[in-house]
Amino acid sequence: MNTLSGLNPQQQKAVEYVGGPQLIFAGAGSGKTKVITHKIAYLIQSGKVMPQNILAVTFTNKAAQELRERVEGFVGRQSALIRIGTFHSICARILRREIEYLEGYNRHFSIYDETDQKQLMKKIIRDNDFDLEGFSPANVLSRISYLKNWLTGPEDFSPKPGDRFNLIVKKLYPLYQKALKTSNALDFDDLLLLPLRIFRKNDSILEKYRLKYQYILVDEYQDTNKPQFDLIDLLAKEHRQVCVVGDDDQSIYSWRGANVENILKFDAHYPECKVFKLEQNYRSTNNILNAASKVVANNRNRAVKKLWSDKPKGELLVKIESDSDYDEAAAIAANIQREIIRNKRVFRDFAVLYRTNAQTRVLEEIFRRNNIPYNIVGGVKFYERKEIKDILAYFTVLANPRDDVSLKRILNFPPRGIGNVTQNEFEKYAKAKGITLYEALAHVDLLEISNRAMKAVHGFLDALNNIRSARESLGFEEWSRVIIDELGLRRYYKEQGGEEAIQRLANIDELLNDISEYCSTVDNADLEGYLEKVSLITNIDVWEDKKNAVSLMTLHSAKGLEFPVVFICGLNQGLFPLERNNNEKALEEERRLFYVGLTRAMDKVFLSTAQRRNRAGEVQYLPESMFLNEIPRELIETGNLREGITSATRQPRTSRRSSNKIYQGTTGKSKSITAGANVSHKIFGIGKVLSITGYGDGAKLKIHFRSCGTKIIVAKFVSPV
DNA sequence: ATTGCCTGTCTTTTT
DNA sequence: GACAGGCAAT
Repeated sequence: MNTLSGLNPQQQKAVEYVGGPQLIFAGAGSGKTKVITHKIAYLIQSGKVMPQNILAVTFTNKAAQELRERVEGFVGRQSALIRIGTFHSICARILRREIEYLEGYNRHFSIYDETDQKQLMKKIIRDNDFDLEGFSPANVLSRISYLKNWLTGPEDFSPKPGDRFNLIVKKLYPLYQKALKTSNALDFDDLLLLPLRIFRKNDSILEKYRLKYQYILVDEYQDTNKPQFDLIDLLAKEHRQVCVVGDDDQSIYSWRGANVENILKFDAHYPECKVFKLEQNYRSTNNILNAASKVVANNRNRAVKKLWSDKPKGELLVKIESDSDYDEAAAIAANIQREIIRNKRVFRDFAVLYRTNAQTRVLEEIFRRNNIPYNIVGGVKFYERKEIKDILAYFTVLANPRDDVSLKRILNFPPRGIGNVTQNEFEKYAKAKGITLYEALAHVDLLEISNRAMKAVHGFLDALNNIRSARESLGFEEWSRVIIDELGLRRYYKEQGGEEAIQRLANIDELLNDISEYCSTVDNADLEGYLEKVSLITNIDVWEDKKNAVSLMTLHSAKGLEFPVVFICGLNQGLFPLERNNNEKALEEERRLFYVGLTRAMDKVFLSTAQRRNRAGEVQYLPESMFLNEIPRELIETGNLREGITSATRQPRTSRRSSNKIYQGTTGKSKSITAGANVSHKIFGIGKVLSITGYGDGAKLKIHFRSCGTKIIVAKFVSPV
């Protein structure tokens, strides 16, 4: 197949240009994936670059796999030679080879997820008798992550004297880094930072990768952060064969350090860079595209562009107004069923997008009740279930005995008589000797512990040794079965009995299936490789997109996808846009997220709000999202529909502390205080009610006062104006 | 040593 | 409403 056919002139130019830095602004639905695919194929077919010298960075592993398959359609099996992956997986690969240039780590390093990080942080706090002054380990960790994403090391920042939180972070950050190293463990951020450090320290390693990756392509470039920018820059600085693709209007990850400036200032950083723009949208009807463009035009900091489409106007966007989140879900279900009947759609055509994962519960319940098959992306992840994490912890300890967090997880699971007291003894001993927990276990005979405990520890060590010696003669797949048998994990759950245990046993089988699949699809399959794969899996990677079911996912997860019909639900002020950091920049990002949502749709968009919803166990009343007003009226119709659906009869449950009165968006004191109403307060003066939590005189009102901004006030202290 | 219950805490988005 | 951690009972 010709790599230049089937492209519009802009796409063709973008594919053909080779010879220097290249920036492609690719608007939503402008055929970006196509351009990347054709470009890679073109590079290979024209003989300009060998497949093994191409590095392509994608946002998910699934996207990587799809890209490889599409390129294979052009160049055949050579596509296997291209390095394609996410930043994190590419970095993990580099580190498996090179990490030993850094003192203190080895190639068997563990990759810590959030749970592991939290455990480690808690241990540090305990060991040092540290006072968190009311902050949580998670708070501290997220701050550390943010610092890392801006390449700020433990020494590189100095909190102001009164800044309690950052002073705490300043103390814990170096301890956390040290503990990671002691455990031969990396968090997600380290995965990017360590290769950078190696490249900067060691010219010959850097040179090796520069030679290897002669042509570099980065997708979703608007969402790269500083370490990612630097990595690409280091590799491309000399040959300058780098092509980045993205859309600043779809930048939605600034909260994790992504920097839009990377794309907006790319041409300043590479002065000889050529800029290409893909502005024809092939995905959405004109009504949808116009609505999306109008919305995002409210943002200030963006590159100029004009997306257009020669598709028909199509249907109007439909606004659904519901009283409660249950009604909202029911209305979505009803509209799905109607669309299927009227327009011959299938379940696979629909996506329901929302701002927070917590919103899935209600949708799930209603969909199940109405026999609508659904696919939830994200949420409770398979590999994070307890029984799975336990097995993976065993794997991890076998690969990396220095990993104290994983070792602690399995030391007494299944219960084998190594209780808290004994564990504390070993931890104390390890700390005093400056050795790892595993090494301390090996010294079991030197500790003063009960005979029973001593026996138990010996039993544990023997089991691990048996497993180790079995490794010699077995492939990873058989070995994994031996591990589970040797540890008696199945036996443990069988003895437990009950519904839950059956589910867990099924999950263990599922894991074994997953392992055999991994072993049959990957060359040189081994334990380390499997653990790496599992740690770096993304939400979308596990999405069964071939299944005929409605897809439910967050707006973030939906990036890069498209569906004939899209529902964006929970369009309420406070939920979407989500109020938290109330500043203009954050609002613009929420708006871009809305833009991303709208532009996922090909034919039809439903926008749904609900006055009342259960949130964090409480009933909340939220006004409509401001974003709804940013869409021109003539592009929207209101369509409320509930016929033929098993209605959500379930009332909002009265909470523990409540009587059984239910108020419809008002406080108990006065029917006239509703979300959106103006009220007055003795001290703060006049303000507007943003939301109501609870009810009666004790209801908490979020009020924006003209005098002093947003405050939360108990209802009895204000009166309606 | 283990189990189960209660309480307090936290829920934005994700690699 | 989910989960972790502490505490009391066995």
